[in-house]
Parts: sequence; structure tokens; C-alpha cells
Amino acid sequence: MFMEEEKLYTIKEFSALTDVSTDTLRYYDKIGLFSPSKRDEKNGYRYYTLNEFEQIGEIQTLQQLGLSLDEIRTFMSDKTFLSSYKLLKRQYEHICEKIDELKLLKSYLGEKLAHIDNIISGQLSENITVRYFPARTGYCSDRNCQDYSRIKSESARIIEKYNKNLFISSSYALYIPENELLSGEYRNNYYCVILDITKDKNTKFRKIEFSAGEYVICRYAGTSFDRNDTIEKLLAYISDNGYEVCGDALQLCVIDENLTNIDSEKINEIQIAVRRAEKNDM
Amino acid sequence: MFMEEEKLYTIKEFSALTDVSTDTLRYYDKIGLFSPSKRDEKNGYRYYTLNEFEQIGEIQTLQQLGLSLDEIRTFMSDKTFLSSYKLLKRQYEHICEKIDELKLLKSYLGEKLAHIDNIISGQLSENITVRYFPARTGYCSDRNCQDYSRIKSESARIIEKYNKNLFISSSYALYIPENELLSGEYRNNYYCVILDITKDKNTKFRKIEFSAGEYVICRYAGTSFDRNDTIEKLLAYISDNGYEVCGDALQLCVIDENLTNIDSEKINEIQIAVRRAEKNDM
DNA sequence: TGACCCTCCCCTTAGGGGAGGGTC
DNA sequence: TGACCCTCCCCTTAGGGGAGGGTC
Repeated sequence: MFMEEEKLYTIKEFSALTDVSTDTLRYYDKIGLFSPSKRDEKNGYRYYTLNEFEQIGEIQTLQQLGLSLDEIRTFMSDKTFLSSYKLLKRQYEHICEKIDELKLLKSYLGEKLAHIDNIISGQLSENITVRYFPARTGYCSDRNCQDYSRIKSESARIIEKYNKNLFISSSYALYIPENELLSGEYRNNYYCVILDITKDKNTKFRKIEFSAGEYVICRYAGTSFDRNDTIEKLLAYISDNGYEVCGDALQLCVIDENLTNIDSEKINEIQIAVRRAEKNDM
Repeated sequence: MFMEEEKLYTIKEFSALTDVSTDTLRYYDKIGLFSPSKRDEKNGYRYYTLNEFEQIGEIQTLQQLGLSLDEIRTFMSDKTFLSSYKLLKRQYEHICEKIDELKLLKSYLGEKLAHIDNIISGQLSENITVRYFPARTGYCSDRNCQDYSRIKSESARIIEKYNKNLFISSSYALYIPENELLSGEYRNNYYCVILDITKDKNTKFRKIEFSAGEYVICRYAGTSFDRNDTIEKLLAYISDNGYEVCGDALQLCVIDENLTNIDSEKINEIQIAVRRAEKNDM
């Protein structure tokens, strides 16, 4: 038989048993969600038994499932098979959505981190290299954006649709028209471009294509507006190595204002479309 | 050039643009996290420009990553490449953990739901069937638990270690010793058993094995203490069909107090170990 | 006596929901 | 005039952290 007295636990003992703080246990008692099975009338001490053990587990689980204490109380006070089933089903869907959401965030973050790792391991050398790029398209603005705030607002105008994850998913880019590159006008003009967006509705922004082919590229540390030396270096490299400019240039903000407020930490990459020059001496 | 005035948005327009409520925008302004770029001095109206467009996106993203507004403000006011990198890395880990946690919860819930679906589609017929079960072990208590609260506390004693997910991951079970089944004592005695737990340390609870083999099973609606009729029905079936009892019986609480408070909705399943009887008339 | 228990009471986050009054 | 904007001010969740006083 089961004659012996049930063991009584003080609030601290029960707290240790269940990993629920004494504050929380008192709070649950206060709001009438979950009370100890015994109360010493003289001193008000709370005494718990193993009876309550499972109930507190249920509360914890329901809380983990995303219910408020109020919903938990309502649910527990009127629990039928149907209400339980519906609840579990609903929370299951809810958790699935949450997981999907987090996975998306994780993939954005993962890309961004891979990108950064790439920069770090690429030791950001200011060497000139030549690389092939596939064709890239984007939309560009013809307004001259002479500071970051102009770039930001112009980028926002191009994107139009608000994108919460802009911060982690993209970087600014500028483009330098071929003629300005050759005439030297690039020194005063900064034009925004947003790559890889699709806009179907008619837009006030011009579509631009950066054709597939070789690009002479170089990175430098500094703001987007400190590019002159690097561009000159590239142009010199181009003519010295038997290339010629054959299209617009791109300027990617590899480490931009999203990642640092410190100008000297910013990194930009200039990409100039080139081809082998006609050999006049042939 | 870029001479034209930047378009000014009222708080409501900016709210529509960014999907951030006007209350929230005012609140951000108040706590000094994010302010409009212009303020009408006479009437206090806030005016936003596309400049702020991206900043609010950054705030939203950081919030989604789990930072408090205070942390966001701190981060944004002193953003270096290293601090950004660390932040993204830390939040990436954080999100991974969160995903794992939710996946575990999802799998528990999924099992529970599958179980319930199974019950529903199994139309809970009170028919008797014979089924093979592999060997099962558990730990049992020898205390007589004559009501649910006894069962709960005794189950808790057996499990010992607090398990937050008890609620969705397990159900109560009782066992009926063979001799009590045959003597009729089962009418008064209810013993807890917890299946599928491993206890290595010495325990005050007895290990029990339900051997592999055929079991005659039947479900009924009602509390765990309403089992007498069903057991009698099963015993009759056993002798009528050339079987004999050959071990302890199990009582699973298929739909238990975790799922419903209504007694008539509860479902129990009795499983009695049987073998073909020695044929005396052979 | 020290460790525990109790009941106030104040505080936190991120806004939401008015009321009351002025503004395009 | 109606739709907007502003500034208070009160309210919410789930407890955490004392202070002040009694108890095993």
C-alpha cells in the first residue's frame, strides 16, 4: 500500500529539482498558474510534492512552444483532447515557420561571413589582378552622389522596395562609364548601381549591363571617394600590359559602412573591363 | 548634378515605406536610436528622407538577429570591422543553436502528433487484437497508486531526473503482474512503470522486462482505473481462443491527463502477454 | 546563528493605445 | 473639415533584485 507520507519539498529544493527559480515559483503561485500542494498556515511557507513535478514540466514545455502564461493557464484549465490536438498542431506549424525564418537568416549571415572570411584571407593586398567575370546586369542612377548619404538614398531609390535584409545581404556599388574613365571625369562623378535586381515594372532607372569578359581589378583601403590613385594605377597597368579599356568600370564596396564606421577600414574594389589591345606594331 | 531637394517623407509615409509603425518610429526617436533627418521647429513634425531608409533596415535586421535596442545602439555608434565581424559570428552561432533547439522540439511534437493521428485513424475501436511486441524493459514501482496524482508523483520518482519534455514525449504506463492478473488482485492495485529509460546508478526501483512475443490487446475509453471490464473481456478472449497468459500485462495510457482533463476522453490500452495454451485434448 | 522563507515594491523591453490638442 | 501630427500617460510580460522582517 501507499501509506507513507509524501515527501515535502521546500521552495528551494523544488527549485533545484525542476530548474525553475524560486522567484518564478512564487510568481506562478501569485498569478494562480501553479501553486504548491501545501502551505504552512502559520508562516506561509510553500511545500511542494512530486505531484507538481510534471505540471511544472508541462508549463515549461508550453512556454517553449511559445504560449504566454495566460494562454497556458487557459489551456490547462480546460484541456480536452481536441483543444490539445489543435494546440499541438498549431504550435507545430508555428515552429516550422520559425525554423524556416531562422534558416533564411542563417543563410544570409553565412554568405556575409563567407564573404568577410574571403576578404580577410585574401589579405586585401593592393595587387592588381586580371579576372574573368560573367555578364552582370543592374539598375543605375545618373545622379552624382558625392557622399555616403547620397549613395544611400540613391540606392534606396533604385531598390524602391524596402528590403529588411539589405544590411547583411548586399553592398553598395558604383559604376564608372567608360567615357568618364577615359576623360578623367570620374574624378568628380559617382553613380550608384544596384546589381542583381530584377525590376519588371517600368522604372525611372536605366538598366545597365556589364558584359562578360576580363576585368583588371584592384582593391584599396579607404572610402568610396578615395579611388583616384587606384584608378590611375589600373589605367597605367592596362596600357603597360597591352590591354585596353572596353566598357564601363565597376566599383564594389567590399567593406562598407554597414561593417565599419572607420574610413581607413573600408575596402573598395575597382573592376575595369578590358580586352587585349589591337597591336599597332604588328 | 544632384541639386534637387531630397524628397521629405512624413512619419506616416516613411512608416508605409519601411513597414515600421509610426509608434515605433517615435519611440526610436525618443530613445535616441534613430531620428528623422529634419524636424519642423514650429510644429515638431518629423520628416524623413531616403537616407534613413537603410539605417532602419539595419536596426530591423539586428533586432531579428536577437539584439536589444540598447545593444543595437551601442553597436551602431561604434562600429568597426572587428566588432561587426564578431557580432555577425556570434549571432550566427546563436541562430544555429536556436535552430537546433527548435528542431528538437519539432521532432518531439511531430512524434506526439503522429501518435495522436494514429489513435484517431485507428478509430479507437474496442476490438480485441493480437500483436507481436519486441522485448521491452522499464523500471517499476511497487507502490499502489490509486489515483492520478499518485501515478504522477511515483512516475516522477522513477524518472528522478527532471525532464522538461515529459509532457510531449511520454505517457504514463502501468503494469499488472501475472499473478495478480490471474488472482483478480489487479482490481485493487495499480503499479507504475516507466518504459525505455536507462538508469545506470543503483536505484530503489526494480528493473522489469516484458518479453518479446504475442500480446492480446484492447483499448477502452475512460480513466486508468476503469480497466476491470476490459481486462475481464481480454481474459475471456484468451481462454476462449486457445491462449494462456504467460507474463505480466502492460497498461498504456494512450490518451492521458496530458491531453485531456475529461475522463471519458482518456484512452487506455491493455496488453496481456499470451502464448498458445498446451492442448490438453490432444 | 546562518541559511531560508515571506511579502511588498520597484524595475526592465519594446512599443500599443488612447486622450487632448494643434496642423496641413 | 478630415486626415495627420504632436506630447503625455497608462499598460503589457515574466519575472529579477532588493529591503525588511520572520523562521528552522
